[in-house]
Amino acid sequence: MTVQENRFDFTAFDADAVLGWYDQHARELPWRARSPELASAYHVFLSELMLQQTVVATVIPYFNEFIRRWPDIHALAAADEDDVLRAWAGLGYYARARNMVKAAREISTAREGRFPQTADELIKLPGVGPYTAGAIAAIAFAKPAVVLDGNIERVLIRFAGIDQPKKLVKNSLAERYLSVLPETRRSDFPQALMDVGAGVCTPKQAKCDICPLAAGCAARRRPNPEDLPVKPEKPAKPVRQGKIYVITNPFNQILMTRRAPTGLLGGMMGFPSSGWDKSHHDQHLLAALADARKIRLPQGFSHIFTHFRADIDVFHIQVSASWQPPENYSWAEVNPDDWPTLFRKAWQQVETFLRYVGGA
DNA sequence: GATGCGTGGAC
DNA sequence: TGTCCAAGCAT
Repeated sequence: MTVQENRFDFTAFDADAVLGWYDQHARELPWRARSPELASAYHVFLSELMLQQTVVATVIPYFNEFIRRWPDIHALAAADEDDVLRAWAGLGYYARARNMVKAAREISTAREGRFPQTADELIKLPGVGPYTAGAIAAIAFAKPAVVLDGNIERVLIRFAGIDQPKKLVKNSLAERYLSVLPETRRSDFPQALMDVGAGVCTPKQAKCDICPLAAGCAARRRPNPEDLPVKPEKPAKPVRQGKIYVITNPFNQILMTRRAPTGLLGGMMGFPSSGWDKSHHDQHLLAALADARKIRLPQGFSHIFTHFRADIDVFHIQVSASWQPPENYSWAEVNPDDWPTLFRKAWQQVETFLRYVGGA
């Protein structure tokens, strides 16, 4: 324990330089307050949930739409979960949306809308882990909480020249974070450090010439600062073959079914399919359509998930007005914006095909 | 503690 | 075009 505490040297860390850089270069973001004001906890909460493993540019339009539709924690708590999932469609990691609604309901009801202000309390909320708890406590409430995301970890690891895998040094890094955290501007500090990580000390290019921490940085003295942090090798992505069935009726509606509440694309509406997702089956429906005419679209497509690649063949089935779907399937209007990207792609192929056929 | 969980942009 | 990877969390 003591060995770890002393292993990394941050004595040259210049928090004032980071904050000075931030004063010059801070990005205006919809959820960000202008220092020394603090952003609303609701905005911080919403943005941090969306920002988990997601880049700022992707989050901005979703964040704006969410606060327009659900301007405060009570509005979000009162929202229909399916409306929230549809608004989240395309952002990915859909468990975040479901957890967000749960957390909002806890805060709105059990806490009468008052956010917990410490990381120890915040982390009890669903979807809020060590990073997000620390981020909300620090950014919204200026608490001296540990905020370690991928950016800050990378900046600190490079600064101290730590050439051990992240998972081995995470705890000592948290201690080091608190040791470099300044007494004032505790809300700005983690945001400043994250901005440095996102814009200066990036994974593939450490722009040391413009870095406010360059003076004391160990990685800068190496031939390739980008060699840090050391990363574990990744397993190869398996490929799964699958089929997606776009089934339409004469009323320009499309057949969809609710996916299981957890797991891949959990809780989202999806098209009948087979092969690419072991935990989802449409066997009964497909048996009922065994004799239907299926048109396989010429192209197919590929979709990359986190841990596998799906090579998809797309089939179009047009059923008659009298055909009744089995239980758990329903006709939906064509709203690709409400669907996960996998199904948007499948629809895109059918739409192109139908336009070609219809226009010919 | 390893694994499952999306997506789109940068290069 | 393929590879990498981004403000992580739950189990």
